[in-house]
Amino acid sequence: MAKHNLDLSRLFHALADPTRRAILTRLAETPARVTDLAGPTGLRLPTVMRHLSVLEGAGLITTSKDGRIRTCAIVPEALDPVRTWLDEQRAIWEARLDRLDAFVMNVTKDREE
Amino acid sequence: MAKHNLDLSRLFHALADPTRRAILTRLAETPARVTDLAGPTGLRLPTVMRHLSVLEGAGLITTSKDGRIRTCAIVPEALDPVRTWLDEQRAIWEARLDRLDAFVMNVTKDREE
DNA sequence: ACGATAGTTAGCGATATGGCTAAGCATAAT
DNA sequence: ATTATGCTTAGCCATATCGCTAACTATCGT
Repeated sequence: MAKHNLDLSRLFHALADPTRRAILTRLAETPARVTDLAGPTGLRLPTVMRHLSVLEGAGLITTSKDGRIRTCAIVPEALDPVRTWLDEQRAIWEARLDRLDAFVMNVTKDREE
Repeated sequence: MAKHNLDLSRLFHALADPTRRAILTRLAETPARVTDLAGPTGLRLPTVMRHLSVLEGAGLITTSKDGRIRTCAIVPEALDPVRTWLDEQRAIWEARLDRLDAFVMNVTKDREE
Protein backbone atom coordinates (compact mmCIF):
# COMPACT_ATOMS: atom_id res chain seq x y z
CA MET A 1 0.00 0.00 0.00
CA ALA A 2 2.73 2.39 1.01
CA LYS A 3 4.94 1.42 -1.88
CA HIS A 4 2.04 1.56 -4.25
CA ASN A 5 1.51 5.07 -3.03
CA LEU A 6 5.09 5.99 -3.71
CA ASP A 7 4.81 4.62 -7.21
CA LEU A 8 1.76 6.77 -7.82
CA SER A 9 3.45 9.84 -6.44
CA ARG A 10 6.44 9.28 -8.67
CA LEU A 11 4.25 8.71 -11.69
CA PHE A 12 2.12 11.77 -11.14
CA HIS A 13 5.16 13.88 -10.41
CA ALA A 14 6.86 12.68 -13.57
CA LEU A 15 3.77 13.52 -15.58
CA ALA A 16 3.37 16.94 -14.01
CA ASP A 17 6.04 18.51 -16.20
CA PRO A 18 5.12 19.56 -19.76
CA THR A 19 8.61 18.87 -21.03
CA ARG A 20 8.44 15.34 -19.71
CA ARG A 21 5.01 14.80 -21.22
CA ALA A 22 6.36 16.09 -24.52
CA ILE A 23 9.24 13.65 -24.30
CA LEU A 24 6.81 10.82 -23.62
CA THR A 25 4.64 11.78 -26.56
CA ARG A 26 7.71 11.98 -28.76
CA LEU A 27 8.87 8.57 -27.56
CA ALA A 28 5.44 7.15 -28.23
CA GLU A 29 6.19 7.65 -31.92
CA THR A 30 9.47 5.81 -31.89
CA PRO A 31 12.46 5.29 -29.59
CA ALA A 32 15.00 8.07 -29.73
CA ARG A 33 18.46 9.10 -28.67
CA VAL A 34 19.02 11.67 -25.94
CA THR A 35 20.09 14.27 -28.46
CA ASP A 36 17.01 13.66 -30.57
CA LEU A 37 14.91 14.38 -27.53
CA ALA A 38 16.85 17.49 -26.59
CA GLY A 39 16.40 19.08 -30.01
CA PRO A 40 12.68 19.93 -29.98
CA THR A 41 12.67 20.95 -26.33
CA GLY A 42 15.29 23.67 -26.79
CA LEU A 43 16.86 22.52 -23.54
CA ARG A 44 20.45 21.62 -22.85
CA LEU A 45 21.54 18.05 -22.68
CA PRO A 46 22.08 17.84 -18.90
CA THR A 47 18.61 19.24 -18.37
CA VAL A 48 17.10 16.66 -20.66
CA MET A 49 19.14 13.96 -18.95
CA ARG A 50 17.57 14.92 -15.67
CA HIS A 51 14.08 14.71 -17.11
CA LEU A 52 14.91 11.34 -18.55
CA SER A 53 16.09 10.04 -15.22
CA VAL A 54 12.88 11.22 -13.61
CA LEU A 55 10.89 9.41 -16.28
CA GLU A 56 13.01 6.32 -15.88
CA GLY A 57 12.71 6.51 -12.10
CA ALA A 58 8.96 6.50 -12.48
CA GLY A 59 9.21 3.47 -14.77
CA LEU A 60 7.75 5.35 -17.71
CA ILE A 61 10.71 4.78 -19.98
CA THR A 62 13.66 2.45 -20.29
CA THR A 63 17.01 3.40 -21.69
CA SER A 64 19.88 1.35 -23.00
CA LYS A 65 23.26 2.30 -24.24
CA ASP A 66 24.85 1.02 -27.42
CA GLY A 67 28.31 2.41 -27.97
CA ARG A 68 28.06 6.10 -27.12
CA ILE A 69 24.38 6.29 -27.95
CA ARG A 70 21.66 5.94 -25.35
CA THR A 71 18.32 4.95 -26.74
CA CYS A 72 15.16 5.77 -24.84
CA ALA A 73 11.91 3.89 -25.23
CA ILE A 74 8.52 4.09 -23.67
CA VAL A 75 7.14 1.49 -21.24
CA PRO A 76 3.47 1.35 -22.27
CA GLU A 77 2.16 -0.52 -19.23
CA ALA A 78 3.73 2.01 -16.88
CA LEU A 79 0.59 4.11 -16.99
CA ASP A 80 -1.54 1.26 -15.67
CA PRO A 81 -1.35 2.24 -11.99
CA VAL A 82 -2.46 5.75 -12.89
CA ARG A 83 -5.37 4.42 -14.86
CA THR A 84 -6.27 2.07 -12.02
CA TRP A 85 -6.22 4.88 -9.49
CA LEU A 86 -8.40 7.01 -11.72
CA ASP A 87 -10.87 4.17 -12.14
CA GLU A 88 -10.99 3.60 -8.40
CA GLN A 89 -11.59 7.25 -7.72
CA ARG A 90 -14.28 7.49 -10.33
CA ALA A 91 -15.99 4.49 -8.79
CA ILE A 92 -15.99 6.06 -5.33
CA TRP A 93 -17.01 9.44 -6.60
CA GLU A 94 -19.87 8.02 -8.58
CA ALA A 95 -21.03 5.87 -5.70
CA ARG A 96 -21.19 9.04 -3.65
CA LEU A 97 -23.21 10.79 -6.34
CA ASP A 98 -25.58 7.82 -6.41
CA ARG A 99 -26.07 8.07 -2.66
CA LEU A 100 -26.71 11.75 -3.09
CA ASP A 101 -29.31 11.00 -5.76
CA ALA A 102 -30.97 8.50 -3.49
CA PHE A 103 -31.00 11.02 -0.70
CA VAL A 104 -32.55 13.70 -2.87
CA MET A 105 -35.15 11.25 -4.17
CA ASN A 106 -36.08 10.25 -0.64
CA VAL A 107 -36.48 13.83 0.40
CA THR A 108 -38.65 14.50 -2.61
CA LYS A 109 -40.73 11.43 -1.96
CA ASP A 110 -41.13 12.32 1.72
CA ARG A 111 -42.32 15.74 0.79
CA GLU A 112 -44.88 14.32 -1.61
CA GLU A 113 -46.40 12.02 0.97
CA MET B 1 -3.23 24.03 -26.18
CA ALA B 2 -0.90 25.90 -23.89
CA LYS B 3 -3.58 26.46 -21.31
CA HIS B 4 -4.70 22.89 -21.61
CA ASN B 5 -1.13 21.95 -20.89
CA LEU B 6 -1.02 24.11 -17.81
CA ASP B 7 -4.23 22.53 -16.57
CA LEU B 8 -2.71 19.11 -16.97
CA SER B 9 0.45 20.12 -15.18
CA ARG B 10 -1.53 21.52 -12.29
CA LEU B 11 -3.70 18.43 -12.11
CA PHE B 12 -0.79 16.01 -12.17
CA HIS B 13 1.11 18.09 -9.68
CA ALA B 14 -1.88 18.22 -7.34
CA LEU B 15 -2.23 14.45 -7.58
CA ALA B 16 1.47 13.82 -6.99
CA ASP B 17 1.19 14.26 -3.24
CA PRO B 18 -0.12 11.36 -1.11
CA THR B 19 -1.66 13.70 1.43
CA ARG B 20 -3.61 15.44 -1.30
CA ARG B 21 -4.74 12.13 -2.77
CA ALA B 22 -5.85 11.05 0.71
CA ILE B 23 -7.84 14.26 1.06
CA LEU B 24 -9.47 13.63 -2.29
CA THR B 25 -10.39 10.08 -1.35
CA ARG B 26 -11.79 11.31 1.92
CA LEU B 27 -13.80 14.00 0.15
CA ALA B 28 -15.12 11.42 -2.26
CA GLU B 29 -17.03 9.95 0.67
CA THR B 30 -18.67 13.18 1.69
CA PRO B 31 -17.86 16.90 1.85
CA ALA B 32 -15.94 17.93 4.93
CA ARG B 33 -14.71 20.87 6.94
CA VAL B 34 -11.05 21.85 6.95
CA THR B 35 -10.62 20.55 10.49
CA ASP B 36 -12.20 17.23 9.56
CA LEU B 37 -9.62 16.88 6.83
CA ALA B 38 -6.75 17.86 9.08
CA GLY B 39 -7.57 15.22 11.68
CA PRO B 40 -6.63 12.00 9.84
CA THR B 41 -3.58 13.52 8.19
CA GLY B 42 -1.92 14.45 11.46
CA LEU B 43 -0.91 17.73 9.86
CA ARG B 44 -1.43 21.23 11.16
CA LEU B 45 -4.22 23.36 9.85
CA PRO B 46 -2.10 25.80 7.81
CA THR B 47 -0.43 22.87 6.10
CA VAL B 48 -3.77 21.35 5.21
CA MET B 49 -4.99 24.72 4.01
CA ARG B 50 -2.11 24.86 1.61
CA HIS B 51 -2.91 21.42 0.24
CA LEU B 52 -6.51 22.46 -0.15
CA SER B 53 -5.57 25.55 -2.09
CA VAL B 54 -3.43 23.43 -4.40
CA LEU B 55 -6.36 21.09 -4.94
CA GLU B 56 -8.70 24.02 -5.51
CA GLY B 57 -6.22 25.65 -7.87
CA ALA B 58 -6.21 22.48 -9.92
CA GLY B 59 -9.99 22.51 -9.98
CA LEU B 60 -10.23 19.22 -8.11
CA ILE B 61 -12.27 20.58 -5.25
CA THR B 62 -14.49 23.54 -4.49
CA THR B 63 -14.81 25.17 -1.12
CA SER B 64 -17.40 27.48 0.33
CA LYS B 65 -17.67 29.22 3.62
CA ASP B 66 -20.71 29.29 5.80
CA GLY B 67 -20.17 31.27 8.96
CA ARG B 68 -16.75 30.31 10.19
CA ILE B 69 -16.87 26.90 8.60
CA ARG B 70 -15.34 26.18 5.22
CA THR B 71 -16.76 23.13 3.54
CA CYS B 72 -14.75 21.32 0.88
CA ALA B 73 -16.26 19.17 -1.83
CA ILE B 74 -14.93 17.21 -4.72
CA VAL B 75 -15.39 18.22 -8.37
CA PRO B 76 -15.90 14.84 -10.03
CA GLU B 77 -15.43 15.98 -13.63
CA ALA B 78 -12.09 17.59 -12.78
CA LEU B 79 -10.29 14.34 -13.53
CA ASP B 80 -11.61 14.26 -17.09
CA PRO B 81 -8.60 16.00 -18.69
CA VAL B 82 -6.31 13.49 -17.01
CA ARG B 83 -8.37 10.61 -18.29
CA THR B 84 -8.44 12.16 -21.75
CA TRP B 85 -4.70 12.58 -21.80
CA LEU B 86 -4.21 8.99 -20.69
CA ASP B 87 -6.55 7.76 -23.42
CA GLU B 88 -4.72 9.80 -26.03
CA GLN B 89 -1.37 8.46 -24.92
CA ARG B 90 -2.60 4.92 -24.91
CA ALA B 91 -3.94 5.38 -28.42
CA ILE B 92 -0.60 6.66 -29.67
CA TRP B 93 1.40 4.06 -27.79
CA GLU B 94 -0.75 1.26 -29.11
CA ALA B 95 -0.60 2.59 -32.63
CA ARG B 96 3.16 2.47 -32.32
CA LEU B 97 3.06 -1.11 -31.11
CA ASP B 98 0.83 -2.00 -34.05
CA ARG B 99 3.30 -0.45 -36.47
CA LEU B 100 6.05 -2.39 -34.75
CA ASP B 101 4.06 -5.58 -35.17
CA ALA B 102 3.51 -4.80 -38.83
CA PHE B 103 7.21 -4.14 -39.24
CA VAL B 104 8.18 -7.38 -37.62
CA MET B 105 5.67 -9.29 -39.69
CA ASN B 106 7.01 -7.71 -42.87
CA VAL B 107 10.54 -8.59 -41.98
CA THR B 108 9.48 -12.13 -41.26
CA LYS B 109 7.56 -12.34 -44.50
CA ASP B 110 10.45 -10.88 -46.49
CA ARG B 111 12.78 -13.39 -44.99
CA GLU B 112 10.49 -16.21 -45.94
CA GLU B 113 10.23 -15.18 -49.56
C1' DA C 1 46.27 9.52 -33.63
C1' DC C 2 42.96 13.17 -33.79
C1' DG C 3 39.00 15.61 -33.93
C1' DA C 4 34.12 15.39 -33.73
C1' DT C 5 30.14 13.48 -31.53
C1' DA C 6 27.23 11.65 -27.56
C1' DG C 7 26.63 11.46 -23.19
C1' DT C 8 27.79 12.20 -18.27
C1' DT C 9 29.06 14.45 -13.82
C1' DA C 10 29.59 18.29 -10.72
C1' DG C 11 27.95 22.16 -9.10
C1' DC C 12 25.62 26.84 -9.22
C1' DG C 13 21.34 29.92 -8.68
C1' DA C 14 16.58 30.95 -8.55
C1' DT C 15 12.33 29.38 -7.28
C1' DA C 16 8.88 26.09 -5.43
C1' DT C 17 7.32 22.77 -2.01
C1' DG C 18 5.95 20.98 2.35
C1' DG C 19 6.25 21.22 6.96
C1' DC C 20 6.06 24.23 11.14
C1' DT C 21 4.85 28.25 14.83
C1' DA C 22 2.87 32.42 16.18
C1' DA C 23 -0.40 35.60 15.83
C1' DG C 24 -4.71 37.42 13.94
C1' DC C 25 -9.72 37.49 12.73
C1' DA C 26 -14.49 36.16 12.57
C1' DT C 27 -18.24 33.61 14.26
C1' DA C 28 -20.56 30.60 17.70
C1' DA C 29 -21.58 29.31 22.34
C1' DT C 30 -22.25 30.50 27.13
C1' DA D 1 -19.20 40.27 27.32
C1' DT D 2 -16.17 36.67 27.18
C1' DT D 3 -14.40 32.56 25.78
C1' DA D 4 -13.92 28.88 22.54
C1' DT D 5 -13.80 27.41 17.90
C1' DG D 6 -12.50 27.48 12.99
C1' DC D 7 -10.04 29.36 9.82
C1' DT D 8 -6.47 32.52 7.93
C1' DT D 9 -2.10 35.07 7.31
C1' DA D 10 2.72 35.84 7.78
C1' DG D 11 6.88 34.10 7.95
C1' DC D 12 10.60 30.65 8.96
C1' DC D 13 13.35 26.36 7.69
C1' DA D 14 14.87 22.43 5.05
C1' DT D 15 14.72 20.26 0.93
C1' DA D 16 13.56 19.58 -3.96
C1' DT D 17 13.11 21.17 -8.67
C1' DC D 18 14.50 23.07 -12.99
C1' DG D 19 17.35 25.53 -15.62
C1' DC D 20 22.25 26.52 -16.67
C1' DT D 21 27.73 26.15 -17.57
C1' DA D 22 32.00 23.92 -17.41
C1' DA D 23 34.61 20.16 -17.54
C1' DC D 24 35.07 15.21 -18.20
C1' DT D 25 34.64 10.44 -20.43
C1' DA D 26 33.85 7.43 -24.07
C1' DT D 27 33.18 6.23 -28.72
C1' DC D 28 33.11 6.91 -33.71
C1' DG D 29 34.98 8.49 -38.18
C1' DT D 30 38.96 9.61 -40.95
